Amino acid sequence: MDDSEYGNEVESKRLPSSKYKGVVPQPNGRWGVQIYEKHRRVWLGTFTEEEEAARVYDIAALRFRGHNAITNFNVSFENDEDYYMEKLFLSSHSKAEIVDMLRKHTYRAELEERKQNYACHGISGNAFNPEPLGESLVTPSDVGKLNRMVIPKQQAEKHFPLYTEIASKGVLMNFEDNSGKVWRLRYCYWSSSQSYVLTKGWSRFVKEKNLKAGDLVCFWRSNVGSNPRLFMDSKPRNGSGFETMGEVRLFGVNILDESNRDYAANNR
DNA sequence: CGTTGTGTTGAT
DNA sequence: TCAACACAACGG
Repeated sequence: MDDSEYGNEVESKRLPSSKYKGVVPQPNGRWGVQIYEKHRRVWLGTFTEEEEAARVYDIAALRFRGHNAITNFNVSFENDEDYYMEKLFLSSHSKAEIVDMLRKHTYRAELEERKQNYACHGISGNAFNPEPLGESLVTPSDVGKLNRMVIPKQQAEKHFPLYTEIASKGVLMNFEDNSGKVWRLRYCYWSSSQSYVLTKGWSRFVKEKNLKAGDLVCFWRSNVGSNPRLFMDSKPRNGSGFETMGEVRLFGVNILDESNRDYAANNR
């Protein structure tokens, strides 16, 4: 009898080793995950699937040792949007926070939620007051055939910064309008014209809101419950306000309270 | 009670 | 730094 190979299926007391780094067998057949830092072991939880455990180790390795860390699986390539978002997500949380998500099996969900709300986080940790992000005057070309909306540079860089690695490809952002409808728009930087633009999804917005040159589009950020969201809606050119300008329901807060401010004064 | 994950040791 | 092993601590 030679038990040198793997298939030692008889009741051996020996636990089966994992082929994955950071993954250790548990007595009940599940898999534990650990990573070491400064002579200390950091426990990353237990998992039923060996491969899931291996991926958990990979996440921790990226957070603890940077994106050149040795991992079990090769993650997506450098210039990939998802990969970039994940790096952003990792670097914006402490090691303890990441470990906590991994142990509670909530990492994936939280990452996905963060992707959906890109630009909602970060700049302001504002609790519940809507934060105005500015208004953009709709120009003739914005409602023309170019299918894009230029966001004034100063406003863009202040409220919606794009990082160089992702600027050209842009990022998908979700906005809600006053009726609660969600608009999914691509936002990117056009280096040729050195401007920040909303591209994919914009023309649909123009059409449905019946936007004309001279109208305004306003943006704001607020929290619904505890999760931040982005909002946008059109404001018809001044004059007899009709349309949806009455009130904006947002958990009792009337957002557009003082925004009846007349912009035409400085327009002409 | 079953399971987790810590204490510990010995390799690389 | 790492996995292997034993088993105390943990939590439903």
